[in-house]
Amino acid sequence: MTTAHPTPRRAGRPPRSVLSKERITAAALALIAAEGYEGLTMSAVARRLRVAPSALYNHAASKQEVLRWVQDHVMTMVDFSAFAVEPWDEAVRQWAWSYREVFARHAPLIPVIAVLPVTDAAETLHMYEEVARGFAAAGWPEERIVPSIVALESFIYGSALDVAAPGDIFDSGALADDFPVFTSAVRSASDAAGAERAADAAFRAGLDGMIAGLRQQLAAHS
Amino acid sequence: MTTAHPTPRRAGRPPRSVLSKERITAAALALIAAEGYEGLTMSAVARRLRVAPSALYNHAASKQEVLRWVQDHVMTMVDFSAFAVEPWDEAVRQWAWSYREVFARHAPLIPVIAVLPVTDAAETLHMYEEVARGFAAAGWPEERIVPSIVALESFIYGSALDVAAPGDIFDSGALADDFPVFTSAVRSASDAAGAERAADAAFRAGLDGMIAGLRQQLAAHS
DNA sequence: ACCTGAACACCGTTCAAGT
DNA sequence: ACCTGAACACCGTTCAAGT
Repeated sequence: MTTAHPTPRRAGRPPRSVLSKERITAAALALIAAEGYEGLTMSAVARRLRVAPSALYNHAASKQEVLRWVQDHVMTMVDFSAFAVEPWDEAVRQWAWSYREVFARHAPLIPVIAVLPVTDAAETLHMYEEVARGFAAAGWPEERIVPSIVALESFIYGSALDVAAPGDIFDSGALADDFPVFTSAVRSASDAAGAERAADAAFRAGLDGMIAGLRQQLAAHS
Repeated sequence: MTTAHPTPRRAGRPPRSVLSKERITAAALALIAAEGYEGLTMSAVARRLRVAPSALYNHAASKQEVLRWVQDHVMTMVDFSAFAVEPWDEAVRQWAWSYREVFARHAPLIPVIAVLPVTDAAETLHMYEEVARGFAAAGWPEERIVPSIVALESFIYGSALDVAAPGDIFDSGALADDFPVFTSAVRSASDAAGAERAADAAFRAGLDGMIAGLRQQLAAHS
């Protein structure tokens, strides 16, 4: 009695439709891996699934919704495991470096995330739950946890965008003579950085600074 | 002898062409003010200047170049005057708040800036020159100035994106029961924030933290 | 319920033709 | 040198028609 009846969809039975949230998300991720975000069009997703573009709209309300699914999956690539084993400072540091690295490769998602309610994004919520748990265990007063996480995330997102910047982004070119202090500081920083990429040096300085500063706020409160 | 000769363009004589970098930039800014960035299309800019869209391409290589011009102008709205009069901590704080406020209203420029070489962006360089001067005057070692500025900017850009976030961005909805620690922390933070917007509370916490942390790094180096 | 095919209302950009 | 008008190669999305 488990077969042959046409329409009724039962729990546990996969839909016979070729399309689904999962398959669309997987196709989008494969496309991004192969061609980057410029290649992510509704037509390209449809082509990969051997379906007409308009068919996608039976499952996703818009391309924006597909991006939301992609974002929630990308969040699973962020490593927050340190919160379970390391002290707060070190856990934040490891989480933040992982978070930045993942979103540097998915920079076009960053403007999307900013406006994106977390509702129904289960993987994203999973990460927040663990991070919040880590903060609480380290003695943070409950009402300071979310603002601190948001501040760290803002820094991480901004830094992820910065990774995409060309190495000579601060080359003042023909106008160098008009801005001597800045021009000299740029050269001095790039000399000092050595092999380390400029974006990495800035991220390290900012992250260490913010962690120290937040810890100081925590100490002042207790 | 100053008239009537057809083609040769002399210094100090404005081109008789209706189009120029300045007029295109002004039209783009007016359009953004009136309709936001969704309204900023090459066609709309052309319409405002009573010209065919293709005419713009005699002056700008691409829409991306127009955005670069807009970005450089928007930078003039950032108030960095405090570096000339206030101590370093306070100057950074005032500059950062102004910077974030300006780019919160121009959020679509943020992904553009990240990849944008500063070459030929005179106004942007002007700001960097004054900020770098302020850092140097406060005793920062030259090679630490640029990484610190970049770190602050990354935080500012990420926070500017966060301003656009809806107030209920952290509403975990139907999944709230699965993520109790985070859900409770979100409520606790919004209760504590009172009238202050969540984004402002996070920015204040992060900025104060980063300033304190950077100052600590500075003290350790001297 | 879900898919196809055609169409719509846009984009940014190119280019021959004019002056 | 600079502008027009037409065209190109796309977008995301809608919708009637089929099964």
